[in-house]
Amino acid sequence: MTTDPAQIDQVRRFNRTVTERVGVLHDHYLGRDRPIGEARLLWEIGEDGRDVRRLRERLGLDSGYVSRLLRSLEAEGLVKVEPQPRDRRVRTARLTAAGRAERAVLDGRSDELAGSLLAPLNTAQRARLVAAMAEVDRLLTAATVTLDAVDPDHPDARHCLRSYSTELQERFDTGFDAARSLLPDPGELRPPHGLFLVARLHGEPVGCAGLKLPPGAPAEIKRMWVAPHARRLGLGRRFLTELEERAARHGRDVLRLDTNKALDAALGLYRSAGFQEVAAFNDEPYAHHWFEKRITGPLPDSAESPESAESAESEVPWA
Amino acid sequence: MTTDPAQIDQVRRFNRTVTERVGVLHDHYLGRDRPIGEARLLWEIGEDGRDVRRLRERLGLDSGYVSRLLRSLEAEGLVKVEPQPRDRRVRTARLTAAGRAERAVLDGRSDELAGSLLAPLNTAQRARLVAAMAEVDRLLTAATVTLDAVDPDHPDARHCLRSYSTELQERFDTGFDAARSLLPDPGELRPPHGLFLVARLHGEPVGCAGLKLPPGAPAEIKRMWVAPHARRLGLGRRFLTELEERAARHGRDVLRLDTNKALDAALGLYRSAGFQEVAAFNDEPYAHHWFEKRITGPLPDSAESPESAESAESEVPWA
DNA sequence: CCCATTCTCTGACTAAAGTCAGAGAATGGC
DNA sequence: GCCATTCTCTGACTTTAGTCAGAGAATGGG
Repeated sequence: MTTDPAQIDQVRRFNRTVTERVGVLHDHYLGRDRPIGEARLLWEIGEDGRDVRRLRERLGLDSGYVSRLLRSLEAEGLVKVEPQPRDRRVRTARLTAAGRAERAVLDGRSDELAGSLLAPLNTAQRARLVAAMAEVDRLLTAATVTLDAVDPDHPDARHCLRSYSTELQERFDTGFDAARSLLPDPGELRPPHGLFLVARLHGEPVGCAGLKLPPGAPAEIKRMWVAPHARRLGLGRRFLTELEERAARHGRDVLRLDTNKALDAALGLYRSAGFQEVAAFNDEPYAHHWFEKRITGPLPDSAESPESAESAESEVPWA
Repeated sequence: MTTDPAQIDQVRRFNRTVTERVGVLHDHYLGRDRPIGEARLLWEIGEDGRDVRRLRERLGLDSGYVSRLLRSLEAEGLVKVEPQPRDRRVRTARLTAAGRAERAVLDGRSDELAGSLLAPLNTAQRARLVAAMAEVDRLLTAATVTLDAVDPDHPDARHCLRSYSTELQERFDTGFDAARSLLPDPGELRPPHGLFLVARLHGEPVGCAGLKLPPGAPAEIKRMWVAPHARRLGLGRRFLTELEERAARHGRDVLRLDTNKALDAALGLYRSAGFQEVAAFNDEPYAHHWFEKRITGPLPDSAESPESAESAESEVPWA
C-alpha cells in the first residue's frame, strides 16, 4: 500500500501537538513528588496486586530495575511484596493502605490532566475533541492487534474457544453445546488439516478463528469469535481477509462457512465481505445460513470497496 | 462548565493509548544513536539557525543545560554557535552541512514513525485515523491559544495591525488605507477609552481585536483579525465572546461593529453569534454592513446554540 | 534425588537529563 | 563612564532510568 505524504504530514503534526501538549501537562500534574517510573509501577500494580513478572512484562522493564523500584516503594510503605503460595519463586506485589491512597492521588491528578485539556474549549468543541480522540484511540488500538497461528490446544486458543461457547450459549435461542455441534475435534484445526488464528492485544487473547482445509474440498471458517471489548476494531474483517489469503495459499479457490441467525452483525459482515448465501452444505445443527465466496489469491487491500468501509467495524463478528 | 466524567475517561484512554503507541515507536525510530535532548535541539535549531535564548524558551530547558548540549553538538561538528552581530551577548546556533544532514536523517525517521502508525491499517481506516488526528490536532491547538489585553503599541499588537492592513488591502476591491479609515488613533483602543486583545499561539501573535468604549455609548469592535494559519480554530468566536464579556463588565449593554462586504466568512460569524444587521451608525468609508447585539453580561458558554457550532470554525473572521 | 530451568534479587556500573551558583562579557540607560 | 541588567558559559552537583552479570531460592521432570 502506498503511503500518502499528506497523511504522513498530518500524522507528524498530530504527534507533535499531542506529545507537546499532553507532555507538558503530564509533567505538571503527574511529575511532581514521585519519579514516573515509580508512579507507573504503583499504577500497574493495581487494586488487586500483580505478580512481579507481569509487572516487568507490562512495563517492558529490566528485572533488576523493577526489583529496585519495588524496594523503594516498599521502603516508603506503599507496597508489600510476598511470594505467591502456589509457586514461591514468583512474588506478588500488593498495595498497602498508604499505597492505595497514593494511587488514588495519581488517579485524581490524571483526571485533572484530562480536565485541563478540555477546560479551554466550549461545549461543542469538547464534544468534537472527545469524539475524535475516541476514533484515534480505537484505530491505534486496532493497529496493535496481532494475528498469530497457534495450536488449538494453546492456552490462549482454549481461552477463546471457551468464551466462544459461553457466548453462543447465551445468544442462541436453543443454547449451545459444543459436543452437539459439528467439528468436535480440535485436531481438524491443526496442520495439516487446518489452522487456528488467535488475535492478541497487549499479549492478551481477544479473538480467534479456525480454518478447516479438507483435502480436495473448499476451505471452511469455523469458531470465529471476537471478545466484547475488542469489537468495532475491524477485527472480524481482518480475520476474514487473513483466512482468505491462507486458504488461497493452500490452493483452495472457494471459502465457506455457516452461521446462526442470532448473529446478525456477523451476517452483515459476511455479506459485505463478498460472501454469497448458498444452500446448506453440511448438517450443522446450529446453522441457519450458509455462505460461500470464490477467492482468487491474496487481495491487494481488504478495503478496496469503500462503501463497505462503515460496516467493516460493525459489532459482533462470529462464524 | 461541568466536566463530564465520561469525557474525562475517554481523554484518559486516549492519553494512555497514544503515549504508549507513539512512545514505543518514538524510542524505536528516534531514540537510536543520539540522546533525545540533542535530537530535539538539532531539530529546533532548524534550517536557518536560532538564538540560544529562543532555543531555551522553546524547549523549556535550563540555560546551563542547553549550553552543554550545544557544546556537545559543536564537538561533533553538527552545529556552530556565534554571537549575534546586533547584540553580542546573544549567540545564534546554526547547523553545519553535517548538522543539516543529521537533521535530514531525523526527519526521515519521523516520517517512518508516522508511516508505521498507519501501516497496519487498511485504506478506509487510514483515512479515518488521519481525519481524527487532524481534528484532535486542531482542537488541542485551539486550546493553547491565549488571549491577552495589551497596549496597541506593543510589538505583537503592531505586528497584527500591520498584517490586518496588508490583508484588507489585498481583499477589498478598493484597497485599504488605514489613514482614510475611521479610528486612525490607536489611543482609542487603550484604557480608559478602550482595550486591545492579542491572541498568541506558542508565544507568537496570531490574531487581534480592539474594543472601543466611548463614554455613554455602545461598545464597538474594531480591527479584528486572525492570522491565516490560525484560522478554523474558533478564534473569531472566542474574540467575540471575550469582548462581549468585557463590554458588559464596563457597563455597556450594546455591542456593535461595521464590516466590509468582501469579508463573507466574518459576516457569517457575526450573524451566527447573534448580531443583527442595522442601519449605518458611522461614516466608515470601507464599511458595507453594520451590526449590533444586545448583551446581558457574561454568558455561560459561547456554544449554547449547537446549530451554530459548525460555523464557529468558519474561515477568515475580521471586523 | 538430581539437574536444568525459572524467578527475583543484589551489586556494580553507565548514560541521560537536569539543577544551581556563580563568572565574565556585552549592553543600555542615565 | 558607571552600574544594573541581560545573556551565555563553566564547574560541581543530583536524580532518574536504566543495563549487566551473577547469586540464590524454588520448581518440575525424569
